[in-house]
Amino acid sequence: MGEMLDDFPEPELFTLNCPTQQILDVIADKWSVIVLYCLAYRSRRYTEIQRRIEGISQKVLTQTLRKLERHGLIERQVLSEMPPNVEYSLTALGKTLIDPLLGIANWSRKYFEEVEAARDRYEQQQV
Amino acid sequence: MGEMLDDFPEPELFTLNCPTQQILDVIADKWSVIVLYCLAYRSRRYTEIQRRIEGISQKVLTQTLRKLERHGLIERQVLSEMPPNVEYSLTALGKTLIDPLLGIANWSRKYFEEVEAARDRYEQQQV
DNA sequence: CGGTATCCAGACCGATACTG
DNA sequence: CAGTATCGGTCTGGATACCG
Repeated sequence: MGEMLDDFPEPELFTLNCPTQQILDVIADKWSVIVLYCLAYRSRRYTEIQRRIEGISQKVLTQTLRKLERHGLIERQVLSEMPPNVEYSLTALGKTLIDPLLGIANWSRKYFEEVEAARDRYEQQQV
Repeated sequence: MGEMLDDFPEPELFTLNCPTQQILDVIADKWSVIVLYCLAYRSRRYTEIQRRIEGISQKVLTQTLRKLERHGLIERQVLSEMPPNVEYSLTALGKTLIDPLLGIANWSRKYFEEVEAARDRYEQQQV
């Protein structure tokens, strides 16, 4: 009686297929966050994005763009067919996501060296 | 002269192997964020985590825990060998990450339905 | 320029069996 | 209880070729 069944203030916050998990399925991958940030300050053409984001292949960039478009975070606008000219931009919805993403980015810059140091320490002990 | 070379306020924020990208390599996967949140309010035993997080396999849970430990975000403490009793908890560093993660979670809950609606709309047009 | 299509290697992941 | 080991299938991601 009076037993605490659960100590999560919001139990449904990270359960199976909850909103958070479904959103993570969209943006928690290698490139999505970077692509979103790349569009944060203005719309950009396909090649411009590819040039900006070092190390992303054409196939993966296209996949990532399609996925973000599919979920309403970015918009694809064909300005001309020939020569091709396609512009990508954040939707109103996508813009609201930038702030939370910057929260992660700021944390990364602030604590990056601690994470590195921890990794080095861990590595040492495995030897 | 006076030409704007770049319109990013922080150009190095998402470049190749920048802090943000390296941190994303650690936490931007299917389970890391959920495991971190699972430990947000107190330490937990292995099985407790596994029970809480529906759908995660033993192997993937162990991998995720090791990875987070390796990067200094959680701590593994062996309380007894036989019977085995292992507790996982956030480190001080890991605790500082919870707030930014909740930023993502709160966004997810607020805008989840818009994302779903966008996906449905996109699906319709593909038909 | 902005893609698609295809092939292939490696990473990932779940299921199962086993263990101190 | 808290894992490790192994095996297959899947999914991802890069490279290359091609196209309107």
